[in-house]
Amino acid sequence: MSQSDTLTPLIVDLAKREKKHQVVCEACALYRLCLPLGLHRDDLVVLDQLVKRRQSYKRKQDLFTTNDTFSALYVVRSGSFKTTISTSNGREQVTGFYFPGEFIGLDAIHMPSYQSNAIALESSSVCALPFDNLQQVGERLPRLQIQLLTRLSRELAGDKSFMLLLGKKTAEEKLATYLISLSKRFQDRGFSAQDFRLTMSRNDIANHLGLAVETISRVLTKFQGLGLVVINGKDISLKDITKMEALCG
Amino acid sequence: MSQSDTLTPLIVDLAKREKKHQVVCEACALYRLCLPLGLHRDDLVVLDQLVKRRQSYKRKQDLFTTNDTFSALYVVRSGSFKTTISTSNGREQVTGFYFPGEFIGLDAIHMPSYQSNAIALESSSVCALPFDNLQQVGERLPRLQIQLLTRLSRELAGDKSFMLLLGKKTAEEKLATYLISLSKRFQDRGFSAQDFRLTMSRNDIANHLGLAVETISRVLTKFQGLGLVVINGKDISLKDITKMEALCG
DNA sequence: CATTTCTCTTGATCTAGGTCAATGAAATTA
DNA sequence: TAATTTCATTGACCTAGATCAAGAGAAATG
Repeated sequence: MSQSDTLTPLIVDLAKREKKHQVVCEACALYRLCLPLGLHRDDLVVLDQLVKRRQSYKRKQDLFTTNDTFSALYVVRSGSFKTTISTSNGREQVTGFYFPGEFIGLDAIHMPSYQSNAIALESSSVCALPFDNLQQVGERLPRLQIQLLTRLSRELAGDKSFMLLLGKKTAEEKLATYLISLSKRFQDRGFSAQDFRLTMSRNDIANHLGLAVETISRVLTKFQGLGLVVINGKDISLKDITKMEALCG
Repeated sequence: MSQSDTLTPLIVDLAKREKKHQVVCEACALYRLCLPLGLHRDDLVVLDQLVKRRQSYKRKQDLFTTNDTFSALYVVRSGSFKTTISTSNGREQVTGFYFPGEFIGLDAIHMPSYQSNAIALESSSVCALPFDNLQQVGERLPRLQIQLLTRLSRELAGDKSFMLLLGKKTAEEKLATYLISLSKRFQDRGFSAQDFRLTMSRNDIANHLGLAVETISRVLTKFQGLGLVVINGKDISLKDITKMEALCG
């Protein structure tokens, strides 16, 4: 519905571009960060036709939910998402936050259905890479597979170091590590490493880091007292990144 | 050195088998659990030649260490391994335990060097899948790549639910979840789901679960008091798996 | 634009599990 | 097989961070 609305003009646009030997992905602002990087021109044309662009989601809207049929991988185009999983008795863990150029759904590739919930934190959009036939796509685009393997591996490595955070770090170290990680990711995306907006709630941050909301508040207040950050609601400014890095443990 | 010692006769063996259109992997006891599953006959012959078999490691010996050049993925053939990562100031997190048929090193695929340390918990052996040219291997064996993608995705999903454990579960739930997870893995490997040996130390378990050794001891003692388990040093017997599953939260 | 509902902050109190200490049991080494 | 070292268990005590409570902003909703 909202999907086909936004998609129709793009398919036309896509056809036009192809005549001119242009490729939509090449024109995308995320090109440098996204999947196509490293693909050859021919591959890119194929990829370009596979991808469903610019599906929009508003704040709190689900991209997918645990047990939904696995149909596609998603790349964030704009905005941000969180993913969560739950215990049978209802406790929930925020397993990650996702920003433009990052993949959502990689943990479901082998499965008939998604393994987590993905929810928009603000008005956001994604590109969908349909995966009804992984085998076929893979044989057609081996380099795409290598890209996926790389992405998956990188996320795995990230999750391993997140285990170190959850298992071994103090509240202050956890929050410092989290802020530095956000800062780096924003910088990679061409935004300020110093000033950014926390699109997720304090509750989401707390949950993700294995802490209580109150602890997040207290530590942020403490960091502000130390002159490490200036906080204004959801906006944060890192005043001494070096010192903050030293606090990561 | 010890590697080529054990390898030489196997290469001869390999050549012999190939003349008879046999493939070493097919004869392996782990065949059902391991990588080749889903590969076609032709692929299997190629894979078979790539794999370096039966490298042996003794207790506490490193398979690799953080920053070693990434050269191969490993599949456990026998025994068991743990992987760890560390903070700059020396705190260590056990990020996983690996049993026969499981992959080690998947988090390093995109990297020039390994991202963690892998250490044998007992006398163990592995098959190595050299990865000096992922691109080339991938184009030659697209189905192998799909297998890898699947493995990686599965490990990622496992790590996400481990985050739930680390972030949201109590000491009892953590240990119950861990024991049930081991039980399932042993069962998948054709061993008893009820009686098995904890090849890792209490310290390793505690570290992995984000707890203190003393807590592991206390909870195990409590579980034994409840008649849920019988413990004899490193041997454990799950006396009521259903009840234990209910404790996982 | 008023109201209801979330979200954030701060303070007071509590507790799960950590730390410290001592002892015993295994395993390793000599 | 004794000696040394490492590993596991148990008890006593302590603390980081959770929980509870209350109020103040924001922001969604009618």
